[in-house]
Order: sequence, then C-alpha cells, then structure tokens
Amino acid sequence: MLSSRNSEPAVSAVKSRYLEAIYYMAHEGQTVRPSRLAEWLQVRAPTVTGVVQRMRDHGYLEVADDRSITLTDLGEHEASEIVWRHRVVERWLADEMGFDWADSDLESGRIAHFFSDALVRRIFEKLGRPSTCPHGNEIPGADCPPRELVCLADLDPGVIAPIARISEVAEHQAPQLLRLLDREGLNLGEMVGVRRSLGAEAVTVERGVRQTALGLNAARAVWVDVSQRPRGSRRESGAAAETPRNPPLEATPRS
Amino acid sequence: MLSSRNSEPAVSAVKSRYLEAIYYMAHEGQTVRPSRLAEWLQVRAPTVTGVVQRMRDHGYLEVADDRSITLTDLGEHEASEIVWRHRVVERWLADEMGFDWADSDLESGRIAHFFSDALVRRIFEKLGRPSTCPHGNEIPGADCPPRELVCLADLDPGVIAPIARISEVAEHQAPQLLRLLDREGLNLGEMVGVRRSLGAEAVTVERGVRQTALGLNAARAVWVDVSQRPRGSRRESGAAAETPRNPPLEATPRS
DNA sequence: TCGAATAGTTAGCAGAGGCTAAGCCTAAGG
DNA sequence: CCTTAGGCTTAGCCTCTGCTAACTATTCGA
Repeated sequence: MLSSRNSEPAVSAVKSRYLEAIYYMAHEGQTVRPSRLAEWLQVRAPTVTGVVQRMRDHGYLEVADDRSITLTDLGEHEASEIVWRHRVVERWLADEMGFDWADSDLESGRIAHFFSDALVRRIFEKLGRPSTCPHGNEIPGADCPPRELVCLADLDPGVIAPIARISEVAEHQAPQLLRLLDREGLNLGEMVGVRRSLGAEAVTVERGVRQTALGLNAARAVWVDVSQRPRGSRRESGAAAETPRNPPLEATPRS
Repeated sequence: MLSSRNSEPAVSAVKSRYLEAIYYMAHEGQTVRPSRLAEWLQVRAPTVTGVVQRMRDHGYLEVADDRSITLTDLGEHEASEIVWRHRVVERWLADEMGFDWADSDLESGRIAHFFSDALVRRIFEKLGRPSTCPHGNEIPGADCPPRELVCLADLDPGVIAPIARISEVAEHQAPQLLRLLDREGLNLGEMVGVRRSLGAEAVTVERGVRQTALGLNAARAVWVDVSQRPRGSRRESGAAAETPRNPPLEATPRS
C-alpha cells in the first residue's frame, strides 16, 4: 500500500492483522491454522496461504508439517507491539470517547496500526497507564497487578468472584456474546458465581438474585479473578490460573 | 489494500492523499499539475499519471488540455470530508496530546483517513466544535466567525493585526517555516505589522520591538485578520480578503 | 473399505500503487 | 534554426493482497 520511498512501516497493515490474530489465538492455547485465520480475517483460504508464505519468508512465523502456525521471536515481538497499540487505543475509545466494547474493538482494529509510537505512548500516559483493555485483557508492557483467573466453565460452584476478563478470541468470533453480557448486566467487576446441572451443556451464572444461562463455549470466554473473591467464599477450582485448553467456540449463549 | 469483502472505504488511502493535496492547492489559487502532486506526495511522475487517470475514470477529477487538474463535485465533496477529518484530528493532537504544529499535521495525515465518521464527530464535539485547525485553516462544515484575511506580503505598512492563519500549502512545502515562526514567537494571535524597503525581496515583520525578516514567499503564507486590528490602526490594504494569487513558494525565510 | 466432506495448495488472474527507461511535446536559449 | 531542458505519458515490470477453479491429501462415517 505504501511506497518504498515513503517511510514504510516494517510490517504492512494486512500483515499486522495476521500477526494480531495469530497472537490472540496462540495466547489462548488454540492451534493456529490457515482455516482459522481465513475465518478470523474474512478472506479465502488461498489468500491466507499466500500471505502466510510471504510472512514465513520474511521471518515472522513458522509453519509446521501439520500446517500449524507459530510466531517466531520476531513475529511475537511485532505482534505484541500491535496488541499494545490496539488495547491502548481501545481503552481510549471506551474511556474517553464513549464507545462500547464492541465498537472500541472494531475501531481500534482499523486505526491503531497507523498511530505512531509517540502518540500511543501519550495516550497511554494520559489514561494513567491502564493495565488492561476495556474487557480485561492485559496490555503488553503495562504493569498488571497479579490476578488468578478462572473461566466460568471451570469455576467451582459456590465460589463468588468478580468478572475480570472476556476472551479476545470469543469477542471476535462471537460479538453477540458481548451484547448478551451487557444485556444481562454481566460487566467487568460484577461478582458472580455458577451453578451446574448434571450433564448440562450450560452453566447458570448467578449475580445476586439474577440468573443467566450460558452455553459452555460462552462460559469458557468469561473469566473471574478468584484472588478477589470475598472472605468466606469457598476455595477456587483445582484448575487454576491462566492456562486454558479451549476448543474453538461457536458461541451458543442459550440459543 | 483492503479486501473487496471487507467494508471498503469509497476512496482508498492513497487517493485520499491526492484529493487532499489537490484541494489545498486549488483553494490557495494554485494551478494543480502532475509535477506539483508528485512533489507533494513524494512519488515519481508516472505514478501520478496512473493514479490521476484512475481517479478521472472514477469521476473524482478532470484533466484539462493543458494538463491542469480540477476536482469534480464528487471529488470536491470527498476532499472536504478528508480535510475535515484531517483538521479535527490535527486539532485534537495539538490541543490534547501536546503535539506541535508540524507533528500534528504529519500524524493526522497518516491516521485521520482511517477514523470512522462517528469518531471524528465525537472528537469534534469533545473539543467544543473548533472552527479552525491549529494553524488557523478553517474546518469545513464548522461555524467559523467571519474573518478578513490579508497575507503579510500584501499588508499595508502601519496596519497592526493578529496572525490568523498559516497556509496549508506553505506548511507542507516548507515545514521549516513553521519552526522559524515558532522560534520568532510569531504564533497565531500575535499582533504584528510590516515594514518594507524599496525593491526588497523581503518584508520586515514587527511584533512589539522584535523584528523578523521574512522572504516574500514566506510572507505570502502568513495571514492576519484585519477585521481584528485594534482601533487607530490604519485601514487595510486594497487587496482584501481571501483570494490569493500566489506563485508556488520555495520558502526563503531570510536564507 | 469406499466415498464424501474438510483442509490446503497451486495455478492463474485482477487491480492498486509503486518504479525505470524511453519517447514526445513545447518553450527557451545559443 | 537547432538544441536542450522540463513536463508528461507510455510501456513494461514489480509487489501485495485479493479472488476462483482445480487438484491433493486427510479424515470420518456408513
């Protein structure tokens, strides 16, 4: 898109989007495949093949024999820069410009890539060095207070803890999840617990007297911080902290 | 750059830059030629030929027999949208993010094209609907109080008036002009007058006791608002208001 | 075990936006 | 008058990012 005479960013806007998508998926423990990228980026499979080959040639990623894709150190570095931009700008849009979660994310995805480092840094400072994006995902390089995250699908019944994070992957693949959570008042910081029925494909989320049924995929996308649970709440599930093993989700919020 | 499947802006980022450049030049009374565009946009002549042909085919501009370029109604409309974005974002960068004139302009040129209408409108409102960009050029569509602009090259000696506008074209073609003005304290709002020596290629700008020599080209780029001159200051020059007849400038600020 | 669905790649094309080299005017100067 | 310089276009090439069509390979179910 940009000329070779103009100051060209190291990585094009399109490649940035690939790096970002790969980063999110990999950091949620998913195997990154061309088909997933095609779906995420809304392009056809051969387009992905082409871009991925070019990115491999340029040293941003590696393709294993089973076609799974991993970032190289260079790619990981570039990607975390991009994620940093995205989340800082997203935070600005949400906090200062009154955009809701979904719109902040979309808008930031379109514009953040083009912001200079200097501008992103100034926004970051102006916002008081926030540690997460509006839906609780950590901003790379920011000081984040320690958290102990457990997703609702793994949370022990009886434990009450504040909602601390909505998965970036879920947000992208199932934007209606955000609207559902919003409608049900399940915002960041809300204290919730879960109930489970035998063999059910869903969990019941309790917030005070209000109850909401969430499909398993949706329940895997919403994380609470059990280090913030009130005194007297029961111990958290054995499956602690930040190493998910999520299959892809098709977002079945009580459909 | 963007896929045909993704929501594509009507006009690409590159075409936006052409439209913007043409708009600025035309609105300052300059004849728009391929060579000027090539210089402005930092690309080679054949690239301009190609893009201009495509833009003509798409109805954004017309090329006369003498190769001069004019915007169609469609092109003018698109261009003023782009200029609106550019100037609002520029204002935001200067007022809220602490960027100086030159950096605001550069950064806005890179990023403003990608902002959604909704975002630009929110910034515009948040800034209190400013009527001009940081160096005094009007924001299209904003209510601008009436002004009576005369450039320093045409200003009658003895008349004192506040600096109200730095030409966009000058700013782009001679960024060192901005630094000079800044260094000499010749900011927007400063009350200045001029003196002229017989046959000189320069004018002397007086601000209180301080004097600065400006080349004619630079003096054509700085405009004062004679409707704001203090009582007792002499009448303004016969050559009033907003219809300049400037040759291109090579920025000779007392070199 | 066979056939179909799923996942990828290759081949080939298009359009945008860059570039150089070469040629064509026109205007100015020796 | 002829030459040269400047301004543009044409021709032809490149990369990037899309696409479809067609082919391959794998996996899954009947």
